[in-house]
Amino acid sequence: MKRFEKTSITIKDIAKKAGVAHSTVSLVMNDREHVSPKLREKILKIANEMGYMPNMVARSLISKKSSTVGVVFPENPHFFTITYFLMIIEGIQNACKKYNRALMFFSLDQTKGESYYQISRKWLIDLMIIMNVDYTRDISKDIQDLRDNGIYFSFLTKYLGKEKVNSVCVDNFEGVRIALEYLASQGHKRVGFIAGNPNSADGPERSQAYKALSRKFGFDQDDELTVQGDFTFESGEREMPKLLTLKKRPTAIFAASDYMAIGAMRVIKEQGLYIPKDMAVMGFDNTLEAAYVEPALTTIRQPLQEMGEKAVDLAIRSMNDENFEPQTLALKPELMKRRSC
Amino acid sequence: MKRFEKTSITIKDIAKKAGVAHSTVSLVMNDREHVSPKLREKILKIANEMGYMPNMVARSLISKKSSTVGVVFPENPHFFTITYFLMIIEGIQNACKKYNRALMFFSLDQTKGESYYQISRKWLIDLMIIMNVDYTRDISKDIQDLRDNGIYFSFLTKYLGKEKVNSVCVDNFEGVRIALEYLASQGHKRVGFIAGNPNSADGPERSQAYKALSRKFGFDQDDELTVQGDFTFESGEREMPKLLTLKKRPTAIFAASDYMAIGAMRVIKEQGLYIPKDMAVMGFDNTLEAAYVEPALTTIRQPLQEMGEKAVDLAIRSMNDENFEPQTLALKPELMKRRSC
DNA sequence: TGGTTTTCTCGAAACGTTTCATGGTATTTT
DNA sequence: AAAATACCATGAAACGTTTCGAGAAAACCA
Repeated sequence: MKRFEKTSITIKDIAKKAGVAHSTVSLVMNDREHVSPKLREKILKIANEMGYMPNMVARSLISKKSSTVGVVFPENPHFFTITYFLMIIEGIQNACKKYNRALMFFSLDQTKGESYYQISRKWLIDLMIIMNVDYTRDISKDIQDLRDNGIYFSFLTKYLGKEKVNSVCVDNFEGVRIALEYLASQGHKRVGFIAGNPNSADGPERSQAYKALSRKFGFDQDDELTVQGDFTFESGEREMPKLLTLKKRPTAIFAASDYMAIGAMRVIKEQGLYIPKDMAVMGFDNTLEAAYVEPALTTIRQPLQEMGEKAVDLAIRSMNDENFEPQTLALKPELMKRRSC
Repeated sequence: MKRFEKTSITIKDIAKKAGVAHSTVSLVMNDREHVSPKLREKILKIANEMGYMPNMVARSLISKKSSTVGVVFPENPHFFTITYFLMIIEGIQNACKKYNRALMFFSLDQTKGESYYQISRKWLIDLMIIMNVDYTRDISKDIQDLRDNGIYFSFLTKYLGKEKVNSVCVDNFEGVRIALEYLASQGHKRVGFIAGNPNSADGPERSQAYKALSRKFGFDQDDELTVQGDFTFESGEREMPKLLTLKKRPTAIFAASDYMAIGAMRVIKEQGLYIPKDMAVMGFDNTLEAAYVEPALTTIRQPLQEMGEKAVDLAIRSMNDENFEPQTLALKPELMKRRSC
């Protein structure tokens, strides 16, 4: 039993009512030339009266463009509650509104062998924002596929392969520099470092920056001052005790993410130590939570909304301009002084 | 200059290679009967080799179904950083994966006169989750439009009109009851109440529950103990001073949202008062931030992920079962004891 | 005025699917 | 062995657009 016979207004309905060919209506709807002003106006009026709304799907089919931005993020059941991602997505959403595009979300189960290109093809996505790739797998073939098929895309964050692609990230080196400089200015010489996910783009970069700069600022160089986390709260909690039980304890902790810093803070407080008096803590990201923990976390702000917005901007520019050179945008981080240092 | 001539594998390419009609390939791809096993297998093999992936857009066009869930949320520049919404969205995303649907986001600018139905029609959305409607405008016509055109939908949270529709919400009355019972058990008799947005579904419900129950628990009944917020942090900050400057100060504050509670806490701490010793604070929602503030906020947990998931479930059931009666699901809240009480 | 150019409108084809009536082949029944 | 039935595969039509070549009408020019 069909319940809903009522069908929507199409271009043909308008054509019939106006007594013209439906192709003419199409021209009017797309604001193309070669239609006399009089007829154009008449058609517009009728379309308005009938409440016409173009069917984007039919449009997509023929143009092979979807007016859609697809955000592809790694399979992670809690993706949406990581406020780091959220702030980026907010930026993306703003950009979508600016360009009058719909926003689609896909989580990519790399294990199932689904590729970025397949997603774009399946849904006719023409702009893709690729988030936080896990570099355990080589994705240069994925990129080639997107390229070959005219899909425009940007990476968030930095793309690690050697192809030239659009990507937006924070200037990690500068971020680490600001952080260490601040710690040094407070008289710290022995700084523990909780490193981030080694399979991400940001993790290794921050680690390298730390290694290079901690020497420059004259910090102690013991290897045991660095522990390996993966950006999560849990890893901060897990690794912090290793730093606390060192014979010679650090006076400050620098974590490569706020979540790890917050996890570490929890351990430190549990040990009865006071932050920042007994041990200073510094994070990286400036996620929402950083402002709420006690004491509020001093951290390096990434301009996350801006990053999301710029990622879309870049992809759009690539699309509109044949000769636009894909580029990597490294935005400036900023010190957020709060009470944990 | 066309750069990308390469075109994707279609059902026809497969048909040609297999030497059959493309309609036969279609049958195979959709797992329909009436194709001999031998041929089916042959076609599947070829499709696999060629890396076929169905074009959902063409599919949508003909079936008028999009395999898409559209989430429509109110125009709000910071929608995505409100973790309350996020946790719901996480649930929606989980459900989408379960049902193998893509997730689309739309912010509805009610002022521009865009309607829910227009969005669904434009993008051929067939399942819609309508979030946090602002009831300053009557939307019963919108609902009728959706109905008339066979669009299935759920409200989040409760729908206030008289039509029978799918909606998912938390049992506000029970939540308020649990909260006040707990406050009463701690000996509080004078409780300040910061009410939520009066144009939402939850705001008035919680206010009414408060009014009814605070009497039952024997709390003071001064009108001045209730102030009017709108769920935001800022409104909590704004309204709290009115309660602090009362001749007879309340011993506890109950806010209709965590954000307002956190805003209130800030004001209280600034006045040099200690929480919970000088004044207890209780929130509602259990957003992410509640666990991070100092002292951690005692609050009423809404099962937000579950709510998102159930909203999709309901819409799907309506779609699959002609006779399914639209229903309102009121999920049970839960007391999160933390340190602010 | 007659021819040429420009402007406007139209009809047909295409996009990649699904659906459905039709007919052909294989299998069963009598 | 012929008739009836089941099973397969097909080709055409449809979904709502855009595009494009062609014809008709209008405008221009000499």
